[in-house]
Amino acid sequence: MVRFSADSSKKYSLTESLQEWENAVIDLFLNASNSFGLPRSYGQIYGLLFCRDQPLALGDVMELLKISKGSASQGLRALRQLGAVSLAFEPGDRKERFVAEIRLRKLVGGFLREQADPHLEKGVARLKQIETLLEDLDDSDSCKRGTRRYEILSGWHRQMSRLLPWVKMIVGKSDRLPPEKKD
Amino acid sequence: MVRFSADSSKKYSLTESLQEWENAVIDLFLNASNSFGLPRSYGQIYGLLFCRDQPLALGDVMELLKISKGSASQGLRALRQLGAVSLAFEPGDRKERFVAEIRLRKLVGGFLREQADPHLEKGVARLKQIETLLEDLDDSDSCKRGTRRYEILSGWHRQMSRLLPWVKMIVGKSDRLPPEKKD
DNA sequence: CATGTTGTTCAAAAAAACTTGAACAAAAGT
DNA sequence: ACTTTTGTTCAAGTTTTTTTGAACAACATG
Repeated sequence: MVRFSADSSKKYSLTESLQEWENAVIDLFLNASNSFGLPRSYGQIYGLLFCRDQPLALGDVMELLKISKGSASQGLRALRQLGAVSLAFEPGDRKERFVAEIRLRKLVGGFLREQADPHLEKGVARLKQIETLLEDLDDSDSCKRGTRRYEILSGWHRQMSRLLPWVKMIVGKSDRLPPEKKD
Repeated sequence: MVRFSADSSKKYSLTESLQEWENAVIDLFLNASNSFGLPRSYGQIYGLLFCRDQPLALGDVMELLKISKGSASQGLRALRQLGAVSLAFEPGDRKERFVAEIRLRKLVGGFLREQADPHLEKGVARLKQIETLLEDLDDSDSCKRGTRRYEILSGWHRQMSRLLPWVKMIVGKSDRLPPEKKD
């Protein structure tokens, strides 16, 4: 049976419903999410947790956002993997509860680590493959052209590799809202 | 009728077929493309042009990549819009011919201008909307929480705005292409 | 102005991505 | 050992995005 009052000794109705501003924030993240190439639902889930002070459980996420168990479960897993959401241990509670990471530096760092870094590594492999194909080639015209392209791509790869640390660093600066003045 | 030899006074069979290494490069861009959130075909088209020294016309792109007229046309338009591809004027030729932009700085700049900047502008509007929703609110608990979130989001927005110029700048550094050409 | 060539548009088809929900697993309470 | 609660998995269904191709517009040429 459902036993609301019995076990909710500390948390009363986190699961009421959403404020208007919360919906707007969730919608903001929904949009941001798929313009980062992530599923809409990830954005919604992150947005919801971002709005809340108290950790929410999978069931709360399902109910408040009206999404399925599967989406909620997968979304929370992926967000945790990205470092955008983490577990909040609450002793004496069987449910896992989640909170949003709100430090931009961490969010960006996680995103780069999970999305950008793997692509750069794949890039190395692909470049090697191209190099190999060029070696099996004597034809001077095509080979020269190919070699030039290979060099350009290598240069790009190098530059992108150098860029990422800077991004992390620049975003990391002043994660606290500093007494910054005009722009 | 088809008049190959008649009008191809200078370009004979650009439309032969693809080298193995060219396929590998095209495939590389295909993958990169949709991990940037762009359609696969854009990547293929860019990749093909990237491989070639001579400008290609829409028909060449269609034949070499075996994609439809529609895809080729739309892809080329979008890539031009992004600054990743440009028209090569060849006097005395009715066909439009295209070449790939290979300066990383330009590519990144175009991408940021067309993709990132619009999102940041939308962000401003969304933040304003949230601010408005919060103003219509007296409830001290929810209002305080919302205001806190609004401030965090504003801070993020400011930081992202500051990041973009740096990215352009860092990628611009040493866009060295070995023995390419002057620019 | 009829014809051939080049390029655009857009509705419909195909493909890819995302979500759902029911079956399953794990672990706690009875 | 059985039941309940919580969470995961994944095949099937849904939605969104991308591609196709045929109809159309533009324009040079004879």
